[in-house]
Amino acid sequence: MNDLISKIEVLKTVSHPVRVTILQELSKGVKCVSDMQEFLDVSQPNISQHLSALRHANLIDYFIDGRLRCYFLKSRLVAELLEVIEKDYQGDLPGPECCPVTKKGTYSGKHKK
Amino acid sequence: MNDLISKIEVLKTVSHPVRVTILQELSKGVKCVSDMQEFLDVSQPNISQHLSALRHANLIDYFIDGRLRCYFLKSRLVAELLEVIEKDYQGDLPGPECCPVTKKGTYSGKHKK
DNA sequence: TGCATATATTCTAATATTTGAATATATGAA
DNA sequence: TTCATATATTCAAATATTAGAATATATGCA
Repeated sequence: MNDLISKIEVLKTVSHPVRVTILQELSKGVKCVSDMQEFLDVSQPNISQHLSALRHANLIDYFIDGRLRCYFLKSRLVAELLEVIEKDYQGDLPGPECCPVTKKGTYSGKHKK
Repeated sequence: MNDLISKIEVLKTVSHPVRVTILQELSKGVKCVSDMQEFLDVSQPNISQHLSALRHANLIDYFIDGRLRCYFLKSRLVAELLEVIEKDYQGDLPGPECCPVTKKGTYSGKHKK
């Protein structure tokens, strides 16, 4: 599960507002589904579908406490992704030295005729 | 562009094998499209479509050198995402102390009756 | 046992993404 | 100018994702 393709699958699974929110909350601690209904503004079946996607992607797991399903975060990669998207970013990367952005310049790579 | 929704859009745009590969190469330096044809196993128009998506998402930009379009990486968020997916990850996060994984246990959150 | 609570599953319609095919544009060189 | 090279755009078909509706399951409690 350390190959690039698997990691891109993880990215893809994470890339949804509801799922990011779930994962963010789980990164703070165990939550059961009815807790999630409090901070998510979508239907219970829909939450369940997203949880199912996250489970199948092996990003979360749960234990059972009576009729509660207590979910928690499992993936280290996801934990790091969350940290990255929670930071804030000022401005763009510096452009290449050779030339100004979206203007003419001289290509610094080698190129066949 | 620092709100969560915009960042999730970035995640989504990045989450494609061809686009990740393009971005990884650009993170190493400027590349023109015909350079990309060497490491990508897809058609030229398809590369162009992915570049267009990355441009519209404001993740890359380019300068023009004669008939070459020289692309470079622009987004700090993407640069950090790439670092995260390039690392490798051993094992899962430790489960919650209260109870074993996918087994019964007692929920540590508060829950209404 | 029967009921209410907590959660999951299945199906479907709407929508979005992806790719290939065809074609267009722009530039440098002959 | 004309041609070849480098790259982009448009369209359509195939496929995937998403959300809602309806329904199912499992558990604790009366």
